[in-house]
Amino acid sequence: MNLKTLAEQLGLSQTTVSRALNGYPEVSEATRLRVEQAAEQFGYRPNSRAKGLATGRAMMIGHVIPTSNKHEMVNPVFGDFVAGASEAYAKFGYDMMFARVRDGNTEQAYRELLAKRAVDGVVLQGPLINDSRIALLNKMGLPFVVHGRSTGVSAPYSWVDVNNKRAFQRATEFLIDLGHRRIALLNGLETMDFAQRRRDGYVTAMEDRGVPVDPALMRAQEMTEVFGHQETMAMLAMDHPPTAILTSSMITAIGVRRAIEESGLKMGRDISVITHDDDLSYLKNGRDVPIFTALRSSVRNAGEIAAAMLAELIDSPDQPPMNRMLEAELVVGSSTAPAPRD
Amino acid sequence: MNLKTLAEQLGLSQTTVSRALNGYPEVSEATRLRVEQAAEQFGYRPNSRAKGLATGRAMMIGHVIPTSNKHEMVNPVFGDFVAGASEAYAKFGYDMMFARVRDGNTEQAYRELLAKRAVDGVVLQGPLINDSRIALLNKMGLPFVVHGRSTGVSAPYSWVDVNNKRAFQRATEFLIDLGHRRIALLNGLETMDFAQRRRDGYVTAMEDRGVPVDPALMRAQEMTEVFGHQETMAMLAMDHPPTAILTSSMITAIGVRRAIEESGLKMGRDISVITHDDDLSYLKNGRDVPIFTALRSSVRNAGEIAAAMLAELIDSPDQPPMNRMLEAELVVGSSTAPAPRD
DNA sequence: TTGAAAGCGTTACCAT
DNA sequence: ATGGTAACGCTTTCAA
Repeated sequence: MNLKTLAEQLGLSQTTVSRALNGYPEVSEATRLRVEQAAEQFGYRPNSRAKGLATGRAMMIGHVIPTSNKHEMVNPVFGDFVAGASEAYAKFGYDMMFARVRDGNTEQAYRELLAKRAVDGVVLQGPLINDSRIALLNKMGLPFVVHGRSTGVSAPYSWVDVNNKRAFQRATEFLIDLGHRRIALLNGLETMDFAQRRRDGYVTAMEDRGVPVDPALMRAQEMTEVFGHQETMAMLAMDHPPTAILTSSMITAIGVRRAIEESGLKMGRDISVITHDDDLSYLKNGRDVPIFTALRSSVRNAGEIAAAMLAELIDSPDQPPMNRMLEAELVVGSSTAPAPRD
Repeated sequence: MNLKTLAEQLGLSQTTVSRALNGYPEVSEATRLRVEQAAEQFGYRPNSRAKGLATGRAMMIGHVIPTSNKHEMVNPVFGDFVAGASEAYAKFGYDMMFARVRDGNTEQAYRELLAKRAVDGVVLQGPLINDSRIALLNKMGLPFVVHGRSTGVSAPYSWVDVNNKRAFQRATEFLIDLGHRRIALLNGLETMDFAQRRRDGYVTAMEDRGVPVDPALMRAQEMTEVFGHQETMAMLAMDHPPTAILTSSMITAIGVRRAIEESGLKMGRDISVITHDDDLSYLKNGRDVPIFTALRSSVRNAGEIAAAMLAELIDSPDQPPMNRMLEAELVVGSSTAPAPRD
């Protein structure tokens, strides 16, 4: 069913039917009602490609997802961000498309999206330190919102971010206050902006409290299970192994925990683990909880906010950039993060 | 830059330029080269909406993702499936769009996708037992591939699935052979087809080996951390707690492990845990490994295969349905899955 | 309040 | 081997 046949059915012109369906004021209430009912009855939906061609709007948002060529896996929180975003898109009538990029040349991906007129705007995922894509998107005039920020970029841009520095600073302080001094940091790749901020929070806490920072306890890689497992094994074999491990991703944490099990150590007695990226809201019921922070749910939230921002930016492109910082929730307790044994 | 201005630049007609760019044979090599170079130079890409309108092909695949209204989180393996699929789509020139559906009325989502002519085909995610969407899609004539299968649907359809029954059967047998008799199953929602198959594998193994099946040890819910934590706590409080837990999702397993830690039990001594959905390939290096099976990586693989199937189905719609079963890899060892202590 | 017709950027048919 | 033109399904301008 297309507009033409629908109009014929109704004995009206395409123009009138189109106007009725798109809420133009100059059509009589009677015909509007008649048209709407007929459209409903025939299950008419405007052809999105034709509509896009006529209006110059794709009603589509692009998400470009860089995946490393080494590890093909996708960060699980990605799904949560998308879930949040799609919620907001639905509200504004947008659809959502994805372009995955193998080895990281995402610039080209944005260029093509724009050249093909496939999208009205994009979300920039996984910003690096001093990310050149931001300047590129600004130059192209393609509306965008960054999920995260990019240290070193001076031009203004819209972003939604979680306060990574603060979350890691607080977690580190928490461990130090319990008496830990040898605290390991298993961080994400430090070319990623979020990883840099997390490291920053960790280092700041250590220095503030006068605890020496040992480079041997700071390791950064893609956040896989393998990484968590391997580095934990290596650190446990050191002369002075860490008494606590602060890890950047729930996936890495799985590897960490496996390594601890394998080594015959007991979690919470021999060693403490704090995991970021994890939803522990269910552990908050008044009793001591294992720990910790920052939450898949807040990522979902970020997705929703980013999408809403983008919708606004598309409607009025000359608006100044919008920013929004979300605080990670820190859930603390002592059952698996006790003081070190001696 | 559009076709018209590109043609003007070249002093050729739109027709010729279009033909040159789309690999039609009736254009001379000389002009083809000239056209291609100019297109490259000007960064010309055909407007995807115009092209779609003219060809009747959207060059777009739809993925409809049902998320529960209770837990807004998205299953992490979803990202892996998508990563695999996008790889294949790229090869065939398709883009990929998403429609998330809140409370599970995905039928309407498919209807709209087709009515809007937004997609050339869809991937059906998360099939239920006797899933009505399969009949619907067949009736609509929209090409589709199911990720998973649907017990009770008799009409033929294309699918890619992991052998869930076999994976859980083997894992259960493995535990039984170690001497376990009280083995808990933390399953996904049993309206989901995959959960039914996993349960089936578990029960089959128990019955084959003559081990009584205790309904109190079989629990099924959405695969959250909360679920894993809560049910593990409950079962550990039983008069005869399980000596091993078989769990359906790596997320659930996190909750399980937390509950075990909280209870002061030692993993691998007091209790054993086997996790599905987990990538443990890194643990296979000849030594005893914690365990187990089935792999985010095989989900990624499934995505790639499903996408390729779909591309073929779209090209020749009268083809008979294609099916593909993937075997989950079972990685076994004894370090955290020893015999029960007495 | 309604309708005719041009236009969006392609492809594909029919000529030449 | 190349070009003119209709057609894809919609919105929007202009007229009535």
